[in-house]
Amino acid sequence: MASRKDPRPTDTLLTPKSNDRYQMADLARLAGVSTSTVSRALAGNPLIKEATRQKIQALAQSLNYQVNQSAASLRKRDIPTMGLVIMGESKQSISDPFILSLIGHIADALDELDMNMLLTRVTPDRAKNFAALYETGQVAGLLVIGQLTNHSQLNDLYNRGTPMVVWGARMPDSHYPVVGGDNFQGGFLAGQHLVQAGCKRIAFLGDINHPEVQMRHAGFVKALTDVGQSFDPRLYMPLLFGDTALRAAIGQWIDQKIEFDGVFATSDVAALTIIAALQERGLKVPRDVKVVGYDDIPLSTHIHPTLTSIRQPTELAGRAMVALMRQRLQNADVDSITLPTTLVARESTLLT
Amino acid sequence: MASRKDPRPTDTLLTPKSNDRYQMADLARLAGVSTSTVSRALAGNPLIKEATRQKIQALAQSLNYQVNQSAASLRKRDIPTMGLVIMGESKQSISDPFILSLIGHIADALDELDMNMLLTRVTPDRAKNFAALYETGQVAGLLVIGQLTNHSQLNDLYNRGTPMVVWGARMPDSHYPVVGGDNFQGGFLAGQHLVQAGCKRIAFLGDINHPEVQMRHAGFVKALTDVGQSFDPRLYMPLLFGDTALRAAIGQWIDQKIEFDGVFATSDVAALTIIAALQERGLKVPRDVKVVGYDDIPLSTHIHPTLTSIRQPTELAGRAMVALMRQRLQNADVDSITLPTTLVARESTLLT
DNA sequence: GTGAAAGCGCTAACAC
DNA sequence: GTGTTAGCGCTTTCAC
Repeated sequence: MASRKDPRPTDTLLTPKSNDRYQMADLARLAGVSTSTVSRALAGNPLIKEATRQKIQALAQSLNYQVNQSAASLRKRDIPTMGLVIMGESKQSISDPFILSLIGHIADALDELDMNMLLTRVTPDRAKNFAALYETGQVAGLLVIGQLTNHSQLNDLYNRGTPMVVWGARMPDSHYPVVGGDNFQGGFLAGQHLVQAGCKRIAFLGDINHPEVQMRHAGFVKALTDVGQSFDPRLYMPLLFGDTALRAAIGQWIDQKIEFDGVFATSDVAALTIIAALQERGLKVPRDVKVVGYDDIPLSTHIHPTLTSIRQPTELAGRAMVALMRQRLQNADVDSITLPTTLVARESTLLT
Repeated sequence: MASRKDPRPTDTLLTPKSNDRYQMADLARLAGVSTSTVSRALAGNPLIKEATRQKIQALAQSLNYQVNQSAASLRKRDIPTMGLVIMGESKQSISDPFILSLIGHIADALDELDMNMLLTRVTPDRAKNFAALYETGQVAGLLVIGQLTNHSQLNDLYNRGTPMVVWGARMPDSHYPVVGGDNFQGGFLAGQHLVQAGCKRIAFLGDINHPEVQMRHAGFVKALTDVGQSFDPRLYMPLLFGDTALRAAIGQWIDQKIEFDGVFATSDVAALTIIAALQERGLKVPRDVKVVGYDDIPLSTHIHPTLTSIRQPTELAGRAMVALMRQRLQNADVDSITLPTTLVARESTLLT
């Protein structure tokens, strides 16, 4: 067995599973310099002579040596990792393509800062202390997606000094910085578009206990009242994706002759589901019922009919969250950001 | 400004943004014991008197103190974090619900081991050195999803001693352990089912350069030849999700009168897309064309027609990957695992 | 049952 | 330009 100081086996047998690793002292010895020189060379410190640097870097490369992060973090008091917290009603909710797109863009933005991403999900049933990620020094800060009803918990955390940026809706008493789409505008655009498409009785699909959805509902109702329509509360359905109750509910509307000719769903996934439920009952989209979704997920253009939707700029969103976090980590004051939402018209609301 | 040793402000002003944190020495001082005692008390070491332990734990709680992981890791040579590497053709591919489900279950399994999950994506364009995650000591091992064409790179890594478990297809010369669905069986079941549903000319949708898809294709062709049917290579389409070429291709088949009455798509997302394309051209599913997808994503039951699909057990898969990794980290020998695939019949292949 | 002291692998004064 | 040295915050022998 090789000694700890020399991970390479002393016999001829290949022992790739050795847990020993090279460390700076090894490189220093092999290169005939001190560890300070190795440290500086690998960090690209200009104090080190070019030739020395190259030699050491080549050596490190050939040994697959990489600086131990725990040791470096401890010493530098610098953490190259960001925490990403996904709060969801259930484990399922991580599967919304919109969230995914957001995660992807956050990851891209972090990549550019050479930061890693530690992902954790928080569900109501298993409400783990995600702040521990920060308190244990594993991450430099927390990016939170989906504030849900944890608003006051988030406020507490932020007030306690946790660097934090949240995706969601700005609440009147939020202390923490929020990045979010303009939900009121999104709801308004959806309502306005359905009205202009000739809809007289429009259903609203989404849970207004969720802060973002509440804003969308407000914008949506505004669009109706602006043209003298009113919203029939019987056409409000707090749908969760995957809810089998949906088909039943649609069936009920039809059976009870509660008429409707438009639907605003607060997610594209919900919109797809309702379109299927309508088709099942023999109703045609957009002929009988027009549908507007939310998020503009890629799948929207790959179904039939293609789906009209409210687009949220996920790339901007991801970048903005990371940018705000960066400011916060530099102890700058940080404001919330509201991003514009736009309507993308497709077949599901076409005039027929 | 408070001194580093006492994070709490000495004046009356609340300064939540202080970067100072309590550390063990602080707790030790406040509790009137040594840091060894604090360390042991927090670790639940039975050597410590119950009363002392409780006092110290209460103190830690009240100060939101958590042990610094970098320091603990450095000392204990133990890393509470697992790396999850998503290899994708594009950034998009992280958005496949199947991958997501797998990620979710891996996260669950890691949670049970009190491990965190460091997520990183690797795309061909930005082929970063994901092994660095391990070599820098940031993660205890690497779980890799989507081996793609990086097979030999993975072999090298594993041979070099990197603890690694891969989701995908077992290759003849894989040295690394692989967890995967039984792709041959999956393909066979799909082919058999379509044949039994009366299909005579079945198209195959998926890129056989991908190892998993290749196996599915083999199983699929076997099912056809078993009953004396042959596969018309003109009905092979290496579709990527989001490919706008798809509609064009379908159109071409129809225009050129290349007949087909069944489609086996190697992902549900692809299946949804093709169903939309068929509907657009006025073809009915399942009346004119029957469709089988792959992965059995939740959305499959929420579209119209509901989608027949090959289910892969993602929960088992996630657990298996973590279990294998655990064995590997205990230096046990690790075998690959093939999980059963099953067919879930729904409306898209119903006899009409 | 608790404390003193050494050291995990690295970085950064400070010295030369 | 490079080496020496101290110390990041913790865990764990070893001593009592």
